[in-house]
Amino acid sequence: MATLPIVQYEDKIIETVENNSITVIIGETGSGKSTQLSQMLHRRGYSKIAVTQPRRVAAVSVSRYLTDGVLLRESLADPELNDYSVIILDEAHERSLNTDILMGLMKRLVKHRSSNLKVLITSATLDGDKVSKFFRDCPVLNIPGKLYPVEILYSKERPVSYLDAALKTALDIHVRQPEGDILIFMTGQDDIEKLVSKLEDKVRALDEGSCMDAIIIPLHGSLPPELQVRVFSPPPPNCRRIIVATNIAETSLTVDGVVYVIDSGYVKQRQYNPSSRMYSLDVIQISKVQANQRSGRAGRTRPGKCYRLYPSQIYHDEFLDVTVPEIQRSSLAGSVLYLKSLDLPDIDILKFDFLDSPSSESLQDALKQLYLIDAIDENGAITSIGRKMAELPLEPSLSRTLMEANNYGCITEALTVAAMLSTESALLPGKSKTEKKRKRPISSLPDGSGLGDHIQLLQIYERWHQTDYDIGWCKDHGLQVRGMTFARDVRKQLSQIMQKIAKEPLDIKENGKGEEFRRDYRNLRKALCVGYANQLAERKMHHNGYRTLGLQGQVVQVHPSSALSSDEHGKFPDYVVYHELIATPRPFMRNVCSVEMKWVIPIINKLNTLNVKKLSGGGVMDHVEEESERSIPDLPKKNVEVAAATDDSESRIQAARERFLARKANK
DNA sequence: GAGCACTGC
Repeated sequence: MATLPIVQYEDKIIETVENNSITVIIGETGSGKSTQLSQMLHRRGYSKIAVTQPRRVAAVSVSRYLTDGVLLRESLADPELNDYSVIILDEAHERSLNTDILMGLMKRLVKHRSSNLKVLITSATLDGDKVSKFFRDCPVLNIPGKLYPVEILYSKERPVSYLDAALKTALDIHVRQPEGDILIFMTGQDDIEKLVSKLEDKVRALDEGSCMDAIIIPLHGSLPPELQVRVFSPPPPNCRRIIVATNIAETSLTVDGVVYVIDSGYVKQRQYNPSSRMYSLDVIQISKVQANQRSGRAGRTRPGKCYRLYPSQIYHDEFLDVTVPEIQRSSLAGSVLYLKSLDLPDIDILKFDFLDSPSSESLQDALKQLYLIDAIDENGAITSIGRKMAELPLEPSLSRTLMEANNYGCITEALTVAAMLSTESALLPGKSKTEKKRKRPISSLPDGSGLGDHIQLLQIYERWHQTDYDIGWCKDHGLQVRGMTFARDVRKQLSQIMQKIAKEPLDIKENGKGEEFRRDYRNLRKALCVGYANQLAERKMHHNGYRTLGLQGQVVQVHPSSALSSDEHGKFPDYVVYHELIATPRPFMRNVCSVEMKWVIPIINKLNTLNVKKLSGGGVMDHVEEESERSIPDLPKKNVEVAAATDDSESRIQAARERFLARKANK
């Protein structure tokens, strides 16, 4: 095996690490740097090395490989991370949410920790200087990769359709260029399927013997693993592979034999808008780092070529240098709760030293959400419930639901719901526009008893449990095996953590009684209502649209895929909680659960007491505008008490509700 | 009555 270039730099690296607490190492992915680094440090007497990555990778003997998330969890139990003398943050250029938080923590830790700590940060090119500046001008070492040169070819102008441009370019390469596989970067399953079918038609139409054969291979995350691994088998002789992929082939999967890369210049990216609390999935231009990562895929085995379907001027002028870090496009409730739970002295969360700070709006949004679910008090201090919630690797709403479910005796069910929601999108099979109808009707699965998606997810899992976790059953019902087994693993882990948090042993059964019919799931739904106090919506008076409670009160619809059913008048329930808001051309609530008005009232009262200034540390924020939560129903106190005190008298509640709606209508 | 990049604990 050829010597990896990094070894030539061993002395220099060791010298730098010995003289500095933090070192940035810049090297192309595939330079073998993370494994080599830990081995070389080990040789020089450093033991207790942690290597963390955004994704799971196979373990390497001399060091602990961890994910960023695992190291964050460990730092909860041991804030000084005394188990480690060296921490290597690998692939920092990917800027995952957890990597960014770790970088902030590392900066503090090297200053505060009593015993010596060495931190190495490895990153691809372009953003090294910035990282160095963040760590007080720490040294930067450049390690050349073992990549072969890649010739970059730009288009003269932006194509009208990058799908057609990719098609034409791929055929051109196939007919004219010497052997070597082609890797095409597209944005999603839909694009990929269209391009694959066009390519198949065109390749079939080529004159026999005019050029070599070609096989077209789609590659994206929702393909079952057995189809994904196809890219690892080499092509038959005299045959070229054309792989049409999402950015899964940018970092997660390395395809050997690629000599030509075609880069559409686009990627699909999920973003969070803190002012509307909505997620959207948008097609956006890639960054320069991503473009170079993509072209690098052509030079792994021999010199290659990268065809960029955009002009060089666009690359230089329009592409961002680096991908917008996840921390600037996610909801931060979980991260803020995590940081609060660390009890960092002299640190205001809003002033936490991030490499790239999230907006103050986003941080305030997180604080408001945490307050509504009792994780922090009105002064922004973490509560005892919040402390327990932070132990769970879940979104705060789900952690809070688990806490509450524990009191209501439905922890068994709540664990299942939390686990199923963690895998959520991976659950149902990818079904694209080009694909035909589902093989098996979804109706053969439980329907959530009309109460919504959380309940349906629970019932599906319970049904699966009854089959003794039969893989065949998943396949028969169109459920992704990967998603279901992941849910099972998560559930197991969550129940272990819950057992640890609770002082007394919990009554967690492996599953519910399975009598899903006639169950009204009241306790579970009540727990969900408390957990999702920040994600509540009220149905509008005369139709099935909803208005979210809090903030500007967005008008949203129940997502058409929902299991929630309407009553005999075609009406949805008056109140629901939702797992997330998604901004497609129309805004939808995805994963909803029916809740009752009398559970909602205390939450509305709490919404009325919300004071952002106090939450964010009493005027520490310089530019906080007086925020009004005006769309919160201004329920007169008298009515609230009447309704809350009334037990199950539906008519009284109805009366209170009518007064409440009338008041809203007058505003 | 619409749509799902990626990962993962």
